[in-house]
Amino acid sequence: MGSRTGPETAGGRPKDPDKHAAILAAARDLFLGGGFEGASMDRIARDAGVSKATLYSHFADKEALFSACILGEVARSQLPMPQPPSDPRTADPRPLAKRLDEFGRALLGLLSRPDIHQFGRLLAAQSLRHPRLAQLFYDAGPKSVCDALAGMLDDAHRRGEVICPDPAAAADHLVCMWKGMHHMRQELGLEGPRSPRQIAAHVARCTELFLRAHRS
Amino acid sequence: MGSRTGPETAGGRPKDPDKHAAILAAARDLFLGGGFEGASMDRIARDAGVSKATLYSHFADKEALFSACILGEVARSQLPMPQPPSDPRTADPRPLAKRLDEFGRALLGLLSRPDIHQFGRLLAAQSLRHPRLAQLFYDAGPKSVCDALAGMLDDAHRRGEVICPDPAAAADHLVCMWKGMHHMRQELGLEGPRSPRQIAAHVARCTELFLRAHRS
DNA sequence: GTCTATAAATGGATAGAC
DNA sequence: GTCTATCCATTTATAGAC
Repeated sequence: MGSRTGPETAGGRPKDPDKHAAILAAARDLFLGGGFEGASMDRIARDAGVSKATLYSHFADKEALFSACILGEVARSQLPMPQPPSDPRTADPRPLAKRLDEFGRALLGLLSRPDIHQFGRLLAAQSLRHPRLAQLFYDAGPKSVCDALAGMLDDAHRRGEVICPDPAAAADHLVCMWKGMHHMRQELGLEGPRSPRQIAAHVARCTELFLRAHRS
Repeated sequence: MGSRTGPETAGGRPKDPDKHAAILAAARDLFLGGGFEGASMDRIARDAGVSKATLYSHFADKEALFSACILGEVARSQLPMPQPPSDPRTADPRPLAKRLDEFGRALLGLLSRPDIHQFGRLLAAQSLRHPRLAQLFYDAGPKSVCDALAGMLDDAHRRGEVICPDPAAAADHLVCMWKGMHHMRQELGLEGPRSPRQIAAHVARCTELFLRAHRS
């Protein structure tokens, strides 16, 4: 059901993959910059260097183009996750504090990117109209981050490095502290991204607090 | 400069305050439900029971109406703040844990309201176009909450109830833990509000973790 | 498959009567 | 001050030529 969103066609003359990609790129920038209503199909076609008719031959309507953009971004904005398994031979030998700090710095480096905040704003604004996309984003982004962190904490708990009987809740707490109020200020456009030095200091402070509460 | 947003006029025939209020109420609902672009002036006038000309006589344009809505909401959605002074005679004699729990429950009760989330989404989406409104919202809402909490913690620190040399940072941590990932899920429309029982349990868990890290 | 030109609908804002 | 009726710009989506 629905229209094709890929460059391949069912049987007719194949559509130009370059134009397909150009349309997606232009739409991505305009959606992120001006929201769903702020981006006009006219402008998207112009920025992509194609005509509106071509645009509509690739995507059935504005909704389909929007969904394709979101799905593409979700697939590309993945955080490099730490090792999920707990094989003693492959386990990271560094102390838990170091591993948590590294994880937190990587997370906040991603969350500091302005386009990530634009993306979050866009999805939140469209969440009522596109609940499926919001769920997809949450599962692929925030949820997978929390799950990976909970896995790390569960491992550490089993090894006795930390007392953490509820790794999921603990991961929730730690991620939220890492984000901090700065995340909201940046989401509201009141502040720019933190510097790597600021990130490292903030992450270390939060991690220390967290470990102090969970030490034996 | 600009147009009048209040029901009082400079000297001519006074405008109907009821219509003014009806316009604001209708605009509030439509802006919160569909965003800035999603709410049409036509529909606002229809829902308010006035004509478009009357609408434009009360508010110069859509932007002015939007600003008036936001300002009204910011003024009304205040959290009852705890006592700022630290006079020993008026100080709350209950243990810090109890006071923090009460504060957290009040905060999460407010943050659980769906319209608060709609409001946050709306402001985040419009933050680039209306940076002044975003700043106003942040100062009157999240910032004042954190400041009040930091004041409580600073008091407790001076009395030796807790070790908290940086009350502002500690308030940041605690507020963010209280909010938790549930706040994001609700902002994305993936989950409804927590029950008072869930709120109480979550707040207590976070407060306990916080105090465990800050105890002597 | 892609383009130019256009149809059909909607939204913001205003003119003029009462 | 308020209403009815309307102008003008913009937007989504399509028809027909190459």
